Amino acid sequence: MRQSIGFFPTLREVPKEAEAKSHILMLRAGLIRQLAAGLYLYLPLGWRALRKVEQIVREEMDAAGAIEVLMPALQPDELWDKTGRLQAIGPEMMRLNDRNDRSFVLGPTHEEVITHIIAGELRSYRDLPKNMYQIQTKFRDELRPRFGVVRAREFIMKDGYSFDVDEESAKHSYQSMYEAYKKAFKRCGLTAIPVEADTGVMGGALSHEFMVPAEIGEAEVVTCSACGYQANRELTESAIPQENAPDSASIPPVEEVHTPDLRTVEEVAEFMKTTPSQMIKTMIFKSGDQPYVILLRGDHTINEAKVAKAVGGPVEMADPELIYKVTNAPVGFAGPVGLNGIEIWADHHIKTIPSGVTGANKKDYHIRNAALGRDYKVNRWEDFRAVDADDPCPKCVSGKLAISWGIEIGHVFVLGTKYSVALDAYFTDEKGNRKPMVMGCYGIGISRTLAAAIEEHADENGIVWPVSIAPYHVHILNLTPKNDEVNQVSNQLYETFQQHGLEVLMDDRDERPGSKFKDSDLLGLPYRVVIGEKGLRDGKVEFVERKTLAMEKLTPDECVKTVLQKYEQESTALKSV
RNA sequence: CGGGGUGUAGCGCAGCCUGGUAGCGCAACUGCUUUGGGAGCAGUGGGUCGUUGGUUCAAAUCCAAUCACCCCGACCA
Repeated sequence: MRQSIGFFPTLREVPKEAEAKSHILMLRAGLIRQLAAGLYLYLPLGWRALRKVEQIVREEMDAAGAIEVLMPALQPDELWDKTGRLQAIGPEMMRLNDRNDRSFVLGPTHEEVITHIIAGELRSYRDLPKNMYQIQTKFRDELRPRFGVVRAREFIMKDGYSFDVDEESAKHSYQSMYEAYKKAFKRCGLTAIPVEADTGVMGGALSHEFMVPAEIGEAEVVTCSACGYQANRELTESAIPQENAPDSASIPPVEEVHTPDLRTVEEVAEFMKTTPSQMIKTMIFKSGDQPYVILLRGDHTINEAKVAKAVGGPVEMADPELIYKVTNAPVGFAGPVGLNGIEIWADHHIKTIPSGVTGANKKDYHIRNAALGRDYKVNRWEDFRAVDADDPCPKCVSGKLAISWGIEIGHVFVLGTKYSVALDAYFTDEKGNRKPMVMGCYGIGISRTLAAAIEEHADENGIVWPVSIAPYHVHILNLTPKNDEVNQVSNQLYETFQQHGLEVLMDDRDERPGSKFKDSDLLGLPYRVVIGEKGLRDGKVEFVERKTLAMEKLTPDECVKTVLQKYEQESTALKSV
């Protein structure tokens, strides 16, 4: 493609709406433009790169035996009613009505549609397993679209669904997708770390997220350098402390202390001359209208996902009215001592507090010397806290945990039978029994993967594309299109590279060299060939690798050879796992 | 939704506090010069100052409402 003919608008200045590196570069290099919050259009370079990511994913899915289909984005909402997700996903769903006032949603994902269709098609164990996927536009009315294409309201996703006869077989399907994902991301040049993930309230046996380490990552990844354990922070178990049986005999009786206007752990700790680790934080959650009381050590952070798991449903912090109903006190003075008529659940680490400071269930009062067993009892012990950096690893115990940020670009999931039961996807097994299919679902954010790749592969001058997803392989800079010789050599190389199967972008615009170099850095195509009068005096052109910006003077023939060699090398390196 | 911020030429911004002819840089266009890391000179075009309403002789500027976008928090690929 000749730049003089195509459409490659670059921006010299940083657009003010962008802050994330990938977002800025995608706008500046002319890959995308924004239409409205979370809505982007792909310009030629962006669209080419996106299709490359898509194609890599498609090839790996096909190789793993998945079957490509295409489902409508527009779907009747009754399907979503049947699985209860119309409620569960709620306002995040884009909704609209047709001329007859029938309600539709723009699909945020396709479990309902695929399961509904499959239910009518697959009837026998002989038909299973099957794995269907599509690459298609999804819609989610995000609370906050962010970072350009990383969190958009309309985006491109590869979503796949497997149907198996039992859990065991489903795990095989899952495993093959897991492996396919690793290959696909590797081929895109991405460092995607599979991390154990939360299966959510809905249960499900297995789940991994694929994370790309990045500053703008929105998920916290926990890693243990000693044993290699990696997990989403939400899911990571906290190592259970060695029990510290408090000898309550030596502890003075509970004493009430006037603590006017002191509510937070830090305020009370300072006032009572103790440390947060000796305090009992009493948190009231609710699931529906049902309150739950959870005790946590003052220096720890609650992990709501763990609370939700223990409760068996979605939870949120209780509102002030409910807290008053439970504790008879305003927010900030709850404590386990004297709290009647409700179960008390506690994190294991509460056992390490021999004599705790906690709320008195009375406005402006806290108590000290609260002893477990003597002054309060716990009905249920669980792991409720979020792990912190430097915590011992729950797997190997000897290692310490580190916490970093990552962009989630893929998620694999064993779903179980939730959707097959709700949507009647049953099959007959070899003994003639009717059974629900066991499902798995697998997602890759295609557009997000592209953004993550740029996030990982860029320097201060612009994008540095991995060959596999670069919109073009070679960037020819024809420095002086007005000069016949320069022009001729440029055109010749342009043809030659294409004959060898490489994709070439040629800057033949009537621009000054400076602009061409800057734009070329910004676009970041892997191999650059500069042709100018100066070099041609010695019969040489210049070969520049974008990765290093190192320059080599070569004859046109040597240059073709070098580029082809590099291309082969780097392409095969990306393909090998 | 809560908190913070911004809307003035295609892009980046000043002007607003203290009301009175709408400005700068880049980009675009014309001409001359220049031609290996975002050129120089001279000239030209381009604006309902987000929108609506109010105050005023007079509003980009003051007041109110409203819309949009961005950033920080809770959800997800």
